[in-house]
Amino acid sequence: MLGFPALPLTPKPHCRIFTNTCHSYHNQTPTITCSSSSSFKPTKNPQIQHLSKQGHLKQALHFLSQEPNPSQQTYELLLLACTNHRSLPHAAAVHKHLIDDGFDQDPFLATKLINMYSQLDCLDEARRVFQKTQEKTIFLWNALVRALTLAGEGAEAIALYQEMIRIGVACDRFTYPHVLKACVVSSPSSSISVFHVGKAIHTHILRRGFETQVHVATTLVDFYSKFGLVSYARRVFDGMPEKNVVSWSAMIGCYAKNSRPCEALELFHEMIEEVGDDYPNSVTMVGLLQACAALSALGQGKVLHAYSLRKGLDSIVSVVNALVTMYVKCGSLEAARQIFDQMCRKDVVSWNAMISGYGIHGFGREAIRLFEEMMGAGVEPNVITFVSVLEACSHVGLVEEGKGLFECMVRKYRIFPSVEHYACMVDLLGRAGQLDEAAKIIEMMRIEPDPIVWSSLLGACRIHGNVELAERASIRLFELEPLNAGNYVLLADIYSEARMWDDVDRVKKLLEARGLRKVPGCSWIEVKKKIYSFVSVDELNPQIEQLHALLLQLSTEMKDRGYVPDTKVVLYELDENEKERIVLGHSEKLAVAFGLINSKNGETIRITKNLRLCEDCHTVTKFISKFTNTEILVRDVNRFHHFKDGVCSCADYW
DNA sequence: TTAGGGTTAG
Repeated sequence: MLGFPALPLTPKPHCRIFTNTCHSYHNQTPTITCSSSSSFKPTKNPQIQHLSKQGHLKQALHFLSQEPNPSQQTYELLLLACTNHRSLPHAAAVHKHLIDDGFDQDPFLATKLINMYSQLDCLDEARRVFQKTQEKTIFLWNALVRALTLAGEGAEAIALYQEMIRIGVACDRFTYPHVLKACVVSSPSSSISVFHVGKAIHTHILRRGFETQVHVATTLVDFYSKFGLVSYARRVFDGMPEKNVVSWSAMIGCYAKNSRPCEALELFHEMIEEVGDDYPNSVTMVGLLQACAALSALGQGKVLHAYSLRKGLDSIVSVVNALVTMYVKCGSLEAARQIFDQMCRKDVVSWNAMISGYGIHGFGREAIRLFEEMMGAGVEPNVITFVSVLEACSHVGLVEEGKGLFECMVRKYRIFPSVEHYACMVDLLGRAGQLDEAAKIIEMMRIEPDPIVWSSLLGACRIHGNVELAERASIRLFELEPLNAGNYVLLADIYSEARMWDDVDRVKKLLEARGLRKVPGCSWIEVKKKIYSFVSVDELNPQIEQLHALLLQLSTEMKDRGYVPDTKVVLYELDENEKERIVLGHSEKLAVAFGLINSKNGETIRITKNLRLCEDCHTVTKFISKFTNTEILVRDVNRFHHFKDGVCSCADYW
């Protein structure tokens, strides 16, 4: 085994700087207690109990009005019934009764009221109950922090936590998970301060000795995972004296989501050794399947599929959705479709996974057909459905269809286009050569275009050699992402194609001056359930001589048939032979050669690459597929290329 | 009385 691929990091969730909203939670001096004062529990009214459980809220309320002395427990039951049946009018009626019966200052019932209003999406009512209750127990504080976090009011949840600290409320192990989640909830766009708040909370947790508490520590693992800080997450995980399936799954998920799929699979083996084979559950499985999908590890994915069947996890929708995605990303679209068709219950995620699968495999029309089938089945599409189907159109140049879907998204489904949708449209029009229209989309955007939108335009400029527009897009990109080397490389490629060597040099110097380096190309292949990875200069590979010899032989054969190596991606001033040597050593070519040598005759070779496939590799792989009569499936950073008989499924449109 | 990990896109 030659080592695992070094994958680029996925974008980290950004944080947003927020100003403290400074809500005042006290209209009077607070009374702070740490436990409920209710120890006496009178019995429940059996009729009300029965009716509440059956959901006959109206009749239960009728009996309540006739009950001379309703107990705290009776109210607790009624509030639970209102929550379960999601009935706000009944909830308000019970609340009114409760006040009339003198329970309005009962902190136990106040906590239940906050939980109920939170679940019924009445945050204002929850706030009001909190403010009016004088005896503010820790349950009451925690309930409001939770309600605010669940409602996405992260900044306010953090402000409430800070208020707790300020006035000396002793936070407990239930407070921290909520407030840590608030740090992530409150950062849908970007800000670094939310992360710092979480770090400060971690310090507080350490000071109070809660880091070893399993729920708190697991939330910390997840918190660091969401900010891409895998080593921090691992440190917390390793420090846990007690680990359970949730903590293991959180750490496995952390690796899977942060481009460390090999570690996710390794940790799974550690988990099995430490806790036994019965332990992994559906959430563990989802993380592992994501790891296999990231690696395109079809063999290992199949093993996990069999494992899921054995453990009865295959009836859980999230697991099946993850299986569909795993097969899609491992290049086995037929297996994905078979699983999708056999699903007893499909949710929106299942449909999205399959639509997106058709898209990245270059089956745009099938993606649209499945989208229409989804509409016919009455499944409500979401923002991701449209990103998936628009992407599918973009991969094959279905411009009119894409425009129609974009319009239908807004008009029929009232989905306001996000930057991702605009980026899809820019990509769709730009790839198809309608660069002015693509630029117009950006001008007309009602939201600020982000780097994804500009890089879609820059990518399209590269395909169509539009230097002027590329320069305009680059100016914005360099402002927004000054440290993204990929943007500089893309612009240098465009100049190189236009033979504007001075400008190539200028961009290269800019790259160097900023201390940035081009992300090295890396390709990998799974052979007999092991992953073998390659970088362009791979002297460590024991078969390297053999791989080079085979590639040289194939290259000679190709040249005899008129092949001229395309070396424009080499941005250094070297003689043509040296450039040819570099291009021939590209990681995907090495991986293809390795596949030819080490795979069985007639077996499809499956390669994955961390960057976009270069034109020369595309040409050479087409030739190899014909010359060796081998099917070669390459997944690059954007899509699949299926090479067979000298033709690629992308029809050279990518 | 309250608490932790999850599927789809880019």
